[in-house]
Amino acid sequence: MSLTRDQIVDAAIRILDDEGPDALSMRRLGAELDAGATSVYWHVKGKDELLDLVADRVIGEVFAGVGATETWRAWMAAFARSMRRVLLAHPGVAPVVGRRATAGPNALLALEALLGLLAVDGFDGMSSMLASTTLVGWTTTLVVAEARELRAAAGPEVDEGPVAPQHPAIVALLGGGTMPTADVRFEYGLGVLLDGISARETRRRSGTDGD
Amino acid sequence: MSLTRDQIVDAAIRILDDEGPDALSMRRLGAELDAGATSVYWHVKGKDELLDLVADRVIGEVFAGVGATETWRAWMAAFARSMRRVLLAHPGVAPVVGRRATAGPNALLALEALLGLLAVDGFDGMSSMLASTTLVGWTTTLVVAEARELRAAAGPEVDEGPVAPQHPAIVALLGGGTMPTADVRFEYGLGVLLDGISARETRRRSGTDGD
DNA sequence: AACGGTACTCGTACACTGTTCGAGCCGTCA
DNA sequence: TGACGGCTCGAACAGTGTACGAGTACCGTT
Repeated sequence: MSLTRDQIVDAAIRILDDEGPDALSMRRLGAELDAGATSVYWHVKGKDELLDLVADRVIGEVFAGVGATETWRAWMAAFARSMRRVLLAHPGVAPVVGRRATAGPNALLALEALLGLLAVDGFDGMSSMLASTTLVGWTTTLVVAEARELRAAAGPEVDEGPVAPQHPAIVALLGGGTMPTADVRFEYGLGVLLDGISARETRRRSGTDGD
Repeated sequence: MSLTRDQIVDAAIRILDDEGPDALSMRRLGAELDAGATSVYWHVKGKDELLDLVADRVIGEVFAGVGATETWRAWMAAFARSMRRVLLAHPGVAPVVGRRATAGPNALLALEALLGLLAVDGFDGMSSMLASTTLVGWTTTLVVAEARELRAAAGPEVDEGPVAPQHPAIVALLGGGTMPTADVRFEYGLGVLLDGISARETRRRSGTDGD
C-alpha cells in the first residue's frame, strides 16, 4: 500500500486522539498504517517534522471553521472560538499545537487573512502584528490548558492533595461555588482581549500616547 | 555527599540553562550532582515531579521579584514583567514552565497575593478568577515563545525558507521595517490585557451586561 | 561494645524511544 | 531483457525513564 503524507498525518492524529500524546511513537505510527516501523521516514524527515505537519493540519481545520466576517473583531472572535472547538475535539493534539511555533502554510494563510482585515479597518503594520500575535498566543494557551484538564478528567482519578492550608482567598474562591465554567472563562478572556485591542487602537488614532 | 531536593532542582536548572531542555536526562542529572544515575529517585518520584519542582522554583523567583504595590493593575504588570525577566534569564527552563499546570506552593502563593489585591479593589470571586487566569495564561505563552526564539537564535542558523509566495500582507509587514522589538510586543500585549480587564470590570459594576 | 534499623546510594536490568543504514522489492522506461 | 529510481522495512545503535535489590553508613538503644 502506498503511503502518503496525508495518510501519515491522519494516522498520527488518530493515535493522539485515541491514546493520548505519549502513545504516539514512530513504531506505533507504523503499525497504525499497516506498514513497517521505519517506512514513515521516507516521507517525513523525523518526528519533529511530523508534529509540525500535524499542528499545521489542525490549524487548517481551525481556519476552515472561520466564515467570512465584516469586522476584524468578529473575525478574531470566530477564529478563537473555532480554535477552541477544534482543539477540544482533538484534546490529544492540543499539546502538540501548543508546543510549536506555528509557521506552516495553513498558519500563514490564517495570518494573512487576519492582517488583511485589520489593514482594511485602518490598523497600521505594527498594531496589526501586535494584535494578531496577542490573539493567537492567548487563545492557544487557554485552550491547550483546557484540553489538558479535559484529558486529565478522562484519565484516572488524582486527588488534589491539601490544596490550601493558609490561602484564604483561594479557599474562598473554590468553596464559594462561583467556579465559572470553561465556557465562561473563555468568553471572558476573549472579551477582555478584544476590548483591550479596540481601546488601544482608538487611543492610538486619537494621537494620545499610551500610559 | 548528602543530596537534597533543593540541590537537585538547582542542578537541573543549571543543566537546562547551560545545555538546553533536551540535555536534561536523569543520568546527566546524576552526573551533575556527582552521584549515581538513580540516586535522585529516592528524593523525587520521577522526572515529572522533578520538572514540577523546577517550574515551581522558577515561579518562586518570579514572585520574589514582585514588590508591594498599591493597585491590582500595578501588581499584574509587575508580575508579568518579573516573569519575563526571569524566564528570559533561564531560557532553557521556560518550556518546562510553559508545559505544566502551575499548582505548586509558590504558584499558589502568588495567586493568593493577586486574589487578595483584587478583592480589596472590589472584584468579586468570578471576575478575579477569570482575570488572574487570563493574565497568567497570556504571560506564559508570550514569554515562552520569546525564550524559544532566543534559544533558536543562539543555536545553528536555520534559513526561513520561502516565507511567503502569495501572502502580500505578511510580506508587507516583514519588509516594512516596522517589525517591533520583543519589548514593544510584550508591553503592548500587557497594556491590551490590563485595559481589557479594567474595561470589563467597569462595565460589570455599572450593571450593563457585556455584548 | 554490639545490635538493629532506618536513611540513603547506586549498579544492573528492562522495556521502551528516535533514527541510520543497507539490503531488498517492484513498477516503468529504454 | 536490463537497469534504474521510488519505496519499504528489518536489524541495529545509542539513548531514555524507571524498578529492583543489594549494599553502605549512620543512628539510638541495650
